[in-house]
Formats: sequence, structure tokens, C-alpha cells
Amino acid sequence: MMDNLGGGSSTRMKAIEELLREGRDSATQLRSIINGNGENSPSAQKLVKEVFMSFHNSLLLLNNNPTSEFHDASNVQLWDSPKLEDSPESNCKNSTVKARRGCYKRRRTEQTREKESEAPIDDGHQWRKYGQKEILNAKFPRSYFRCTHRDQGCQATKQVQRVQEDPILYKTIYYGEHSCKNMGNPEIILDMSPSSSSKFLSFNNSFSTLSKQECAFLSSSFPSSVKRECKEEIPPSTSSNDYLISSDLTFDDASPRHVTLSSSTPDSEYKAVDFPDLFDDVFQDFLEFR
DNA sequence: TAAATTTGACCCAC
DNA sequence: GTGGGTCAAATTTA
Repeated sequence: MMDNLGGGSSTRMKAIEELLREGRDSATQLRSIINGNGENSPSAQKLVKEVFMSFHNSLLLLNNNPTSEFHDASNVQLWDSPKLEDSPESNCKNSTVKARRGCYKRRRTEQTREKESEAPIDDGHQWRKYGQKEILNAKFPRSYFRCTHRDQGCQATKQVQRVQEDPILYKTIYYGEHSCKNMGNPEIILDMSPSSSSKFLSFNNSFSTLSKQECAFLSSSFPSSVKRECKEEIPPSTSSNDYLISSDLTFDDASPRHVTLSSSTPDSEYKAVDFPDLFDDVFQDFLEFR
């Protein structure tokens, strides 16, 4: 995570400072208000704007920075994507089915992204589980996923494993970069253009519930009852997790923690969100973004 | 019936 | 020689 912004360029440092100074301060005050402890603090609306502006400014700094490693995909080869002619697959394609078994090369120490979360996260991409292994000296098996769109040449894979020291956590290691068109980067997109009267907050799919694949992972790590819960409790995910936040966002006096967001999805006009949860997700994403 | 998952086998890197 | 990553047939699910 830190690697994505590491390197100490002044622009990135400014972005980080902007996030830490304005964003976090405003967020802290806002949280106080929400918790009922902020009688002397600025209005929640103003703070919300400050938070969004802080995030927006930081993203602008990062996006406009030609040395930005995180957003400028064309800049740095983050992934050790193998050349087709060198890939094991290309060598295997002409061989018989039997001869192709196990026809691969072990992954070298290529660059990866690691993420730990309390549940296998839905990162917005569609994954297909292709294997599970018991790992030596590991309490929990490791599950292997690859992008559903591998037939389109997408080489992205990930490994998910429960953390031995803290079994409620799941460690996800991403390998390779998605080249498929079914993109859903778990980034937050803020449209804060002055001409726009409303704020567009996009969580893509990172804000949604577990995918079927993640449930499958849970089911293989937990008793069958968990699998049943997964099926029963997870609602059909919406096609988008984009939220259009009205510029005159107000808080429900009776329930100040509850905020209604109008969704950009045509089939669901409004989505009610408990604000602290939304806030935590936003801020957590930005902290991880660093 | 197609798509996704499970799982034993295969085999390369270490 | 062994562990780990992947394959693919069998099975399950929607």
C-alpha cells in the first residue's frame, strides 16, 4: 500500500499532507458531531464538503502528477506480466490435454499487492476459484482465484488465506494486472467539479457485499452453516455502487447517523446508509490508498 | 445446460 | 525431495 505512493515525491507528499491535515481533521470533527460531541464544531455540511474537497484535491494532485505510480497505469510496470511467447500457456497450447497438466511455471517474486480484511473482500472483479491447497505450517488452506475473463487474456490472479495469528482476518495477495474490460477498481471516484451541483461518490464494487466466489471461499473455510448464511443474507448486488450525493445533504435529526444517498443506479433511487459505516469505509479506503 | 466450484494429480522452482 | 501453483475431470449450482 505504502509502496504505491512511496518514493517521496513532493506532489505525493502534498497529497498525503492534504489528506492528513484537512481530510482527517474535518473527518474527526464530523465524527464528533455525528456522535453528539461537537456542539462547538462547524456544521456537518461544511465538514462533509471539506472532507470531500480534501480527498478531491489529493486525488487531483495524484492524478495530475506524471510520476504518480498509482493512477497512471501506463507509467510503471507494476506487474510482472509474462510475455505471451514466454508464458507456459503458449508452450502448452499445442500439446495434448494430458501433456498440458501441470504445464506452468512457478511464480517468481513478482510485485504483488497485499490486503488484509475481516472478510474476503469483493474488489469489484469477477474471480473464479481454480484451486485450494493446504499450506505447510499453515492452519488454514490457501485459495487460488483467477480472473473470470482469463479467456480474454486477463492474467490477474489472487490468493486468499485466513491469517493464522488472527483468523478473523483474510489476507489477499493479488498477482498480475487486470487487462479485462470488466473493470471495477476499488477506488473511490469523487466528481467535485464546481459546475456540478451534486457530488458523485463512486465506490465501484468495493462497497458491495461478498461475491459468490468469496462466499465459496468462506464455505470452504467454515462449516456449511456459513455457506447457508451467505446465500440467505447477501442480497443481489446492484449493478453499481455509485452514489450521487446531493449538495444539500442533510442529516436526519431524529437519527443523525442515518443518511440517505441517491444512487446513480436507475433501478434504485435511494440508498440508505448508516453514516459512520459509510464514513469508515471511505476513510479506510483512503488510508489504504496511501 | 452453462457456469462455477471442488479436488486429486501433475510438475516446476527451490 | 518437497512444497506450492496450476490443471482439468467430476461435481454442484443457478
